[in-house]
Amino acid sequence: MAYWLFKSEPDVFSWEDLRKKGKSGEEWDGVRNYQARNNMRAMKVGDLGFFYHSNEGKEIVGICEVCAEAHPDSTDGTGKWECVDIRAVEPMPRPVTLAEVKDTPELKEMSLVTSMRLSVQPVREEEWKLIRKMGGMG
DNA sequence: GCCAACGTTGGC
DNA sequence: GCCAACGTTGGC
Repeated sequence: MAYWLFKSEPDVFSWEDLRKKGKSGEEWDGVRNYQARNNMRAMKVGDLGFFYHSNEGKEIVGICEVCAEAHPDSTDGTGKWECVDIRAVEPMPRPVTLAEVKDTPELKEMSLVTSMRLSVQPVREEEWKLIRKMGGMG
């Protein structure tokens, strides 16, 4: 079981949009970055991820689950790009903001801080547990 | 809206 | 294969 973080601009596709998609989830298409693609290739069904709102909010708002492993991106004509499908699992009782992450010494090494522009990032288990706690989850 | 960071492209 | 130019992302 691995943990990940998915970034999205809420204007374009928000946590609420993902929730509305229900159990079948949504194809995480449009990613055109090799590192992000490689992260998606490494994902397994059942892996969990944080859902982060960039630009507006700048906070982790919910937890999602990988529900289909990497497959060709249907919005790509070159055959180079792949994506997974994700679905919403549960919202964070209290969203964890980027400012809080930056203020937390244990999270200094997080990709969210060190590789700010990467849109699909790995999350360490310790980071996962701590942020869940900060977000008011047991 | 600005701009720093960083990934990608293309000329050599 | 190097590196300058360019485009994009995303925090502020």
